[in-house]
Amino acid sequence: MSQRIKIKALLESEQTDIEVTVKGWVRTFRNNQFIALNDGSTNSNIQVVVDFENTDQALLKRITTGAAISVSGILVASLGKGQKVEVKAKEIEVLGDSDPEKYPLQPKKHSLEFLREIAHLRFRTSTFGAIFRVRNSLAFAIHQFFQERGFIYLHTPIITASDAEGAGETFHVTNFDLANPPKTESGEIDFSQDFFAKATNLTVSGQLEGELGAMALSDIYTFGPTFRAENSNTTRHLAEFWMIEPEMAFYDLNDNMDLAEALLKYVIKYALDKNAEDIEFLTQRLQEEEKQKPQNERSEMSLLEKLQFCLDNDFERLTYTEAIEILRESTPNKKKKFQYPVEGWGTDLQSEHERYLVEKHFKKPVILTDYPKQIKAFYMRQNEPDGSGRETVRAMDILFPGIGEIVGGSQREERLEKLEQRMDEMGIPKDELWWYLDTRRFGACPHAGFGLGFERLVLFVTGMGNIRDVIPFPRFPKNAEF
RNA sequence: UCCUGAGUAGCUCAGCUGGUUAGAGCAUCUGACUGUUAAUCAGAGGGUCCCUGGUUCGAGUCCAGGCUCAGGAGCCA
Repeated sequence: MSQRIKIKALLESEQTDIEVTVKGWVRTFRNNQFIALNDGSTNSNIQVVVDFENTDQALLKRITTGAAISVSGILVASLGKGQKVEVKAKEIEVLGDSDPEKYPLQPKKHSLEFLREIAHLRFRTSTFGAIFRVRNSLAFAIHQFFQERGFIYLHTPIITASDAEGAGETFHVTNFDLANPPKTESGEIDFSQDFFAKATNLTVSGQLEGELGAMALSDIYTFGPTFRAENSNTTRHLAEFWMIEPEMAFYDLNDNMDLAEALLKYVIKYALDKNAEDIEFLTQRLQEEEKQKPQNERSEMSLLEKLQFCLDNDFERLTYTEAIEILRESTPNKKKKFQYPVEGWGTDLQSEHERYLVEKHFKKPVILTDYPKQIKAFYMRQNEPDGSGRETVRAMDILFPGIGEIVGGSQREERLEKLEQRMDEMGIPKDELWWYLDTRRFGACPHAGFGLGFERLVLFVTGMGNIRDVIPFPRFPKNAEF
């Protein structure tokens, strides 16, 4: 018997009339004769043709949707129209039965909501097969991009004692018996008796630790899980998500933006090359989905076109102040179509404003820089106040159509006095972050970095609408199934 | 967390101003057919109408509370 060959390789095979063995899961079994077999190596199925007149009835009954089978036979040019080649089966073995009365995946369309409830089986659908192959490629491409540029992959801690950054609510990590934690004399929980002898939590960002690495290794990046205990119920937020956080010594904000834009283009290009078939399938899927929508809500470009457009055009770069001017003069603002009218300078942009800039005004990815100081984090480098006394920081957010903020970054404040002054203003405890401040005491230098939300990237590249569909097992409020 | 909408067969849904035996398509099963591609044709089985309480002679339908899901907002990546 020949060795198992994956379906992807089989379909790419130049030879026919050769003996092959394929193994996979039955998608459909039509006409007692044609098995559509998939093994996850590619979006396409291989058609297995069964000589049903000379095959045991009992065996035929066991070839059901979802069953795992092994097929040995001859790869031949297909007699049918839907495929180039097919396998004429000589021998079929059912490796794992699948009771069709109980198997939840039927040979029909299923809603994404239903598939979310059976996330352990949704990998077996064409859509999720495509999504997770693309996700894999994007992850690999990210490492390749940084490795090619001499960045060091730095593993920052998952458990940390610093919740001072203010990036969001944290999940507590403790070894205490929650029904009966040790208390201090004043009745508070006594963390000095806990595993780490202090209160700890799951990381909300590896940035601060990343900066420590960059201050010796020059260019580092992290790529790991991140946790936020925010009660966020949206299509763009997860309680557990993966984040890429590069941090570069001797970079200013422009270098930072150049790197982020190059990274995004590189990984999108990689996925387009590597997963052409999957992206083609996802493009079709999105097109079908958009047919359900009214004409004016459909997007002008297909998924494939959007991705290509992203590669072919420079991202639009402008300052927060310039963006406010555009929004103030915009038609929806003048016609009072915005739910939140654009008036003063200094407040954060609402989703509808970002959407307008990206999807209506520029119609391409946008990088906003130099946000007001009071709406941004303490570690961002402070600009000199402008003529009218407006105080800004060297921040940059990259906004993508349909996604919103995909990257958030900044040049970091490397001047100790400025940093300490800002921490005092914002009530950030300097003593807890003594190690962070040490980098500003010893060999401080200009540096910058950003955070890229991996799932948001996957959302964009796959054209999916809900972030819970681009991570294998999503974690969100009231759900930690699987 | 807030706003809006939804929860009826395995899935997607219909079910009128409350009324007696709750329907359809797909899926499944049985049979026929046998080069199919969402196969086709004939037949069959399949229901905690989300939960709790209330109104009523009578509730899938009305009311209250709760749970869950979806979309939008906020928080952000």
